[in-house]
Order: sequence, then structure tokens, then C-alpha cells
Amino acid sequence: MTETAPRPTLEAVAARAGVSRATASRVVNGGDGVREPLVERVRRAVEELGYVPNQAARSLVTRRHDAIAVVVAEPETRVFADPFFALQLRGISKELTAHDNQLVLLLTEGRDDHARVGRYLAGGHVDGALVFSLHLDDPLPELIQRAGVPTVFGGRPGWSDGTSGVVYVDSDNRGGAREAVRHLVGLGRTRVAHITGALDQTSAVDRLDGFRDVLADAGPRLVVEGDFTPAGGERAMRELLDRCPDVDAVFAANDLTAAGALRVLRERGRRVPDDVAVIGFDDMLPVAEQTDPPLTTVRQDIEEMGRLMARLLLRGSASAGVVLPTTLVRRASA
Amino acid sequence: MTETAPRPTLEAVAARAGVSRATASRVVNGGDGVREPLVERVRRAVEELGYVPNQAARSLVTRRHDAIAVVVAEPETRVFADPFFALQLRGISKELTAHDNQLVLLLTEGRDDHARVGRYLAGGHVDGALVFSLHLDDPLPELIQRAGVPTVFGGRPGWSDGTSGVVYVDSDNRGGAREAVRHLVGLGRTRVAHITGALDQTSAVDRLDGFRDVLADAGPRLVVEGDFTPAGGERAMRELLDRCPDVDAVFAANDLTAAGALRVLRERGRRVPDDVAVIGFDDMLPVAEQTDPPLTTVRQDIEEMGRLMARLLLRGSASAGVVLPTTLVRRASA
DNA sequence: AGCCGGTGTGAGAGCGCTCTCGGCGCCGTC
DNA sequence: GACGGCGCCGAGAGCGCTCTCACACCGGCT
Repeated sequence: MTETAPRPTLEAVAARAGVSRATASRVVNGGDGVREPLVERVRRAVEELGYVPNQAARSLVTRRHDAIAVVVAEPETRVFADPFFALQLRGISKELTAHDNQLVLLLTEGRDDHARVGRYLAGGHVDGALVFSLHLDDPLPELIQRAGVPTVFGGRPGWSDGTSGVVYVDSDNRGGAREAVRHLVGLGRTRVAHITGALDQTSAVDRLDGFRDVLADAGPRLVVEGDFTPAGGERAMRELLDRCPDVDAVFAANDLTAAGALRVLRERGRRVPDDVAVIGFDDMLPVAEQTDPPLTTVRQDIEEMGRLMARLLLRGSASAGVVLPTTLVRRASA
Repeated sequence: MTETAPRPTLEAVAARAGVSRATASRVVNGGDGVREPLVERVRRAVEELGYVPNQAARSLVTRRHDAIAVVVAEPETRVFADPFFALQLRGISKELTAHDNQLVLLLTEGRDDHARVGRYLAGGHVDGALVFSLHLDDPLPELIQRAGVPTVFGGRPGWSDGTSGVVYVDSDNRGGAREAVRHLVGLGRTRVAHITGALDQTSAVDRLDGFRDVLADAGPRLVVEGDFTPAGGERAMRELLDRCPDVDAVFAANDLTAAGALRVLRERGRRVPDDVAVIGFDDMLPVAEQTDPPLTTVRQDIEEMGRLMARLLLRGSASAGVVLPTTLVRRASA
């Protein structure tokens, strides 16, 4: 951690350009109200000296940091390791970069980390926070709200009834689920089942609600609880086949679950989609394209969600929740 | 982006504790050379006021930032979207957190971004950088080296001959490949093929070298180039079967490639592992465990790689390259 | 010619912190 | 009992920047 070479200060730039520090500062910050010849001189001095503003000094007086925190509260490896998060990050990064903001990443696991993150955010080190907290009982969101930092949530927080002033970006889980189920019904399937996600997450609940919107009369036999993992999908699919051997379609809460289900179906000799049609959710490419057969699924534009979150935060928009549309991607499984 | 409530300053803490600002500062920074009763008073004042040091002010004078940048140069969605990167990030995050450092994430795609990152790093906003640059011809690493920021690379940079003073952390790609191939040979396989990764990445080259270490006499017929993607694996596997129908084992450069190969093998009616044994690389769980049959593969401790990178950077260690061991994970495919 | 509004520029204060340095009290030593 | 040394504390400078404010200057008006 050695020191880098001494960097030129604004003072040096001003001296070289033959102007005052104040004028140099003005030019560096856009150059409004400075006459052209001086602007030019200062610009050249900046160039020649390789001047880069000292962000710390600037923050000290402006009280802005041009940095936002991305908080990922994820106790489980699973979600963290899936491409979902990576894609959102990418969207966020693009938007932040476009506005010259830095991205400070805070990963948490466990209670101590919560306190740490709370302290960090309350410490005013960043101008805002993007928070991913997927579990209903997660204490982190509240902690963050209390820190008084502008915040946008990724996915509807469980405790938000939708209009409590919480800003979030979510995809249309319910609508996407409806579309998937309608598609199955449209295929002429009469025994359509649903394997849910982990029901402590709003996305899982919303997808289940979407399923019920279309098949309000679906017996409890046809709804079995999963947990968003392939293993959960396998278990649920087995249970489903035992309870209801004549099932002819399955809407799985996500692609991983669908992948598990597909495996069990093959193992039990059911042909997909001939005997049983299967639809997933997410369009997680490495999974959805690699299943056998390739998975029909509901796509959400994950990267766009990230972008939008960043945009909302930077704009300081006070809008409540934003819900992005989903689209059905037809492949071979349904 | 509204202002947060005015935060207490060190001055305020000092006043409340009845000491000077200097003493308060000393206590906040460890409390050496301050007598116990005063330490106690200051600590209480900090507590009561909810004081959090202003990092900007501190950086301004110390010229340290307690922040390091993680630079991910990844033009392609593929690598970014795989769990590999996420796990490394997690390892890095843990280590940094333990040392009270922040993680600034810089994602780049394209030349403009390179310049931006170069400027940022040269700007002295962070104390160091962890760089992931997987391609041989990537200009970014050089750019960064020139920025004069302490840097640790993730994976051996292509232009590093190993002892040029470049600090990096890699896993033992070559050794892992050897182990995999030896395992196949040990199974009695006599026609062992290799589907390579994208050969503009050192990891792919090293794995190929490992293959050749064991099977120096493997004809060129048995080595076919892939690109680390499932599609590439499929293509390569087809080519392999055409060229050499009696192949009885395949060492694929990574799990995704292996997954593609498995699909083609099934399609062509080859049984795995009976007719053809398959081994992957990475032990990327969502993939390796979900293939049919579950994939035997070479595991690398990705999270530990991340940790180690961070540790090396923070310690300012000048050691050159560190290579982590791999282990063969036996599942059903070989 | 004198006044006035507007526009450009410079001087200087001060953001919140760290760190050096000098002072002061207390100990041990002769 | 005087003195050097050491340990603890406070005063104050200054990190590099922004921003307010005063001032200089210019043109157009009376």
C-alpha cells in the first residue's frame, strides 16, 4: 500500500494557467461563467499536469460523494451465485458510470454484518443505496430506512404494502405467472400444477398469486411448495406425481426449479412436453437453454431492472414502486 | 439525493467529553497514549452522539482511503454471469470487511471504459486494485500497472511470464488438468480427448498444457478447440465424434463445455460414463450437479482465491504469483 | 460625464480530520 | 531539592477543495 506519486493540486493547475484557484475550480466543474480564453488555458494546464481532482477534498466541502452503495443481503450461496444478481449489477454499473458515480459493494451475511452496513450507510459515506433483500423477515431494510439514506429496493420488500413511500423496482411476477399459466391452459392442459418458490420471498408469493389468478379453482393438490432450488424442484415434482399422477402441466417458480422437475419427469418416464408441459421463470440462460428439452420460461429484463434502480436513485425520484413487464419465451418444454 | 441530518463532528465529541479534539481523535483511532478515564469519557461521548468519522476529511489528510477497487474486465456476458465471479467477490468482500476496507466495483466493457478505469485508478481514489482480466490481448492490465496503484490480478495475466513482479492468484489449472486426465487414464480409457477453453485465456492454455503433460502423444485429432460455452462444447463434441468415433473419454476445459458435450453424447446414443467418461473443470455447482449424469470435475476454491487476493493486496506483499491447489470431485460421469 | 446592472475574476474562509510539536506534570536519580 | 526524562494532553497548522463575497471592469443609459 505504498503512496502513489504526489499528484498535482488545483493550485498547481491555477498557477500554470495563470489564474486563481477559484477560476480553475470553475473550469474543472464545467466552466460556466468563465471566458473562453481562460477556459482553454486551464484545460490545457489540466491536461499537461495530468490533474485529477481529489475526491476526498471535494466531498469534504460538497458533502456529496458521487458514490452509491449496493447492498446485497444474501445469507445463501444459491441466489448470490446465480446470474440474476450479476446482471442487475451490470445494469446498475452502466447507469452509475454514465452519471460518474462509483459503486460501493456491500455484501452481508449474518447479523453483525447488518450492523456494520447500517453504520456505514448512516455514516454518510455514500449518497444513496440500492438494496437487495429478498426475505420477508429481513431486518436489514428497516435498518437502512432508519439510516436516512435515499434508498431504492430491488424487488418489492415484503413489508411494503405497495404505497408506503418505499421506492422499489420489481418485475411483474404476478402478470408473468398469469401469462405462463394461461399459455399452459391454452395448450389444452387441464391439470396444471405449480411448484412455488421460497414463500418468504415476495417474488414467490406473487408468482403463486398469478397462478391462482388464472386457476382459482386449482386444488391444493396441485400446488406444492419448492424453494427456488433444483433439489427443491425435484422433491416437489416427486410429491406432485405421487399426489396427482395425471398432472399434465407444471408452472415452476423459476428455471432452477423447472430443471429439477424436468429431471424427475424424465426419471419417471414422462415425456416433456407431450405428457407434461413445463414452464419456468427468469429465463436464466445458462439454465433455461441447457435443459432437455430447452425450457419455455418467463423472461424478465434483469439488466434493465438494475439500470432503472440506479436511475431512480440518482434522480431522487419519489415514485413508489416500479414494475417491469415480463415476456413469455417459448422453447420446447411447453 | 437529499442531505442527511447534520452529523456530529469530532469537535462535538471532544466538547462533550471535555477533552481536546486531538485526544478525541486519538481515542477514535485506537486510544493509544490516552489514560483510561479519558478514553472512557470519549467513548461514551461517541456513543451518545452517534459519532461516525467523516471518511473524506480523514482521507484528505491521511491519503489513505481504506477502499480498494475490484476491476472486472469482461466484454462477454457469459463469464460475468457465471457464479465464478460472484464467489470470488464474496471472498474478497469478506477479507476486506475484516480489515475495514470498502469495495469499489468497476465493471468495464469496451475501450472507453478502459480509459475511465485507468483515470479512476490513477486518480488515487483507492488504495489498491484487484483486477480480473481474462484475455491475453487485454490492454487493461498494462494501463493499470502504469497507473501506479498496487494491484493483484485474478488469474495469471497472459503477458506475465510468471516472475516479472506481477502479483496474481491463480488456481493450479495445469495440475488440476493433469489429475483429471490421469483419473481417466486410470479408469482404463485409452482414447482420451480434450475440449479446450478459449485459448486466449491463460486458464485454457494451462489446462491444455496439463492434458499434454499426461498425454504427450495424444494426436491432434483428440484435441479440439472450444470456448468455455455449452454451445462450443456441443460443437467440439460433434467434431470429436466425427473425427474419432472410438473416443472413450473427454476432459472438457470447464463444466459448461462438459454440459454441452454430454448433451451431444446423449443425442448420439453414447452412454456416460460407460461408453465415454467425461470430466469438467470448475465444479460450478448449479451446472455440475445438474447435468445428467452428475459431472465429475476439478474443483477450485474460488472463494479462497478471492480472499487471498484481497489479503495479498492489503498486506502489500510483494510475492509474485500464488497458485492454489485443485481437487478432483468424483461424481457419476467418470 | 456619471451612474448602474451585469458579468468575470480573485481573495479567503472553512469543510472535519490528523499529526506534529511544545508544555506540563510526575517520576526517578544524584 | 534540583534536574533530566518520559508520558500525556492541547494548540494549531494544514490536507485540497468549493463557494461566498467583494471587487474590477464593461457597456448602455440618462
